[in-house]
Amino acid sequence: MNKTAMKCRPLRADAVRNREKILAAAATVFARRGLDATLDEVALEAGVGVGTVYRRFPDKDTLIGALFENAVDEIATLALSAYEAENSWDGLVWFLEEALQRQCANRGLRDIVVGTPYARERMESVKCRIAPAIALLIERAQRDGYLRGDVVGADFAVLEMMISSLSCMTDKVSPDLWRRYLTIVLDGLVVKRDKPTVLAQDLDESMADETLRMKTQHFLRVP
Amino acid sequence: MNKTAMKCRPLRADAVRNREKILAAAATVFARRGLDATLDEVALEAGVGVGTVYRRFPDKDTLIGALFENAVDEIATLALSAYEAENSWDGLVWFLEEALQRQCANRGLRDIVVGTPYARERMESVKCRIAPAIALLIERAQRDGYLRGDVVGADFAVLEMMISSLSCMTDKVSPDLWRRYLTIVLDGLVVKRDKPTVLAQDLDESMADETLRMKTQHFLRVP
DNA sequence: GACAAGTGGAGTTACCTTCTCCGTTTATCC
DNA sequence: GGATAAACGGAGAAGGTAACTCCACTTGTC
Repeated sequence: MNKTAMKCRPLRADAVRNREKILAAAATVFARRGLDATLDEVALEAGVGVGTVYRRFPDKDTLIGALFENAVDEIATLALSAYEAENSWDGLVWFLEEALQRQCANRGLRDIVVGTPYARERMESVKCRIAPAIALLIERAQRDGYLRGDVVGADFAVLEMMISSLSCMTDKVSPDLWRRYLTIVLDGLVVKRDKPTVLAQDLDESMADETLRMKTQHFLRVP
Repeated sequence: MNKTAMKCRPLRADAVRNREKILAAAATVFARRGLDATLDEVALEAGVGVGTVYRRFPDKDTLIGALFENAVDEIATLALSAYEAENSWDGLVWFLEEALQRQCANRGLRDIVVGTPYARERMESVKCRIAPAIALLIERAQRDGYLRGDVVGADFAVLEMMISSLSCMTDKVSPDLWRRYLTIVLDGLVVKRDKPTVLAQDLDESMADETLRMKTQHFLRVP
């Protein structure tokens, strides 16, 4: 009697296309400008009217939810994957780098993780899943003698916020600058070291002394 | 003929009192809430009407200027004083701690240093004075073998922004938490060390493991 | 006690964001 | 190819915030 189309007929073909355009545009706009971005901006980017956006997604919150459901989960998963690494320090570094990379490249994601108005409860559940995973990473790295003994799980969350909010200030000018300060922080966390701290994507060239001097000074507009 | 009262007669006594009240209130309000605070809030704190605030200071910008002229200079001066320290590393640490303490305790000052809308040009001149002073500090600390060789002046400005923006997130819950992350950063910057990095005001007790765990977790609202 | 100086705070202006409404366009089905 | 309901666009309503003004009233001063 009732097919799978319980809720009346399916979307018209053009409506489906527009829905995709809206999601893609929203991803772009929120990544670039954070959750403050207007749905008018999303509509513009998508090349549709605001009305169309609001017909597909009843409000801004729903759209944000649809977009970031996965991205946030993904970060929680990273912490678990990091535990697979043979070397516990490498696992920790890898986790921080991966998590930060996502947050620094996506201001909307950062807003959620840091807890801007729109987010809050959205993070609660993730925190609960992520916290134990990080605790494991820390415990192992401390047992292996890599990580300072006085570090606790919440420190990592704080350090992540710290670096991603830094990146918010610098990313217009130099989107990779945060990596430099992550290495400095890591050097402050490590006890013994087999080899110097090097990020997977540490671009020796672009992080070279002279380039950095230019980038940072450009950022600060120091003459 | 014309006395010193070139610009007509002096302020009435009650007006002078109110001017002082306004300045004091503005200092309190901007320190607590940053430069976003309304002049209505300032008026409320001062116990006067908004109209009174606007008669004394033609616009918000002028009031901010009157308040922060000195505070910003002071930070520039700190860098010079730090050069007086016998030990070059201690000088650097002292400078960072003092500068950050001011920024973290005063959100308005931070807004100016970090470059929120209202500030911008206000900082330009200070940067020019502060940059050479920091360069001297760095050069000496590197010559003495304390400071990593790849660090440049702008790094300090970036690290300062990084930590003070962290403190913006945490200061409601735990106004001293930033100190912990400053020590971590310092440990990431140091090469050799005569003694462990300890801040002048490092409160052993309040920064103890258990207290930190509570503070940080409370900040993050992790169950 | 006259009166300019000073005051308070409701109100004006300007702007911004979220979301709605409706006249017009377009896909779909016969 | 024409009828029809779905979808569209975007002006603008609704609701908010912040900077600043204006004027009837109060107060210090000479």
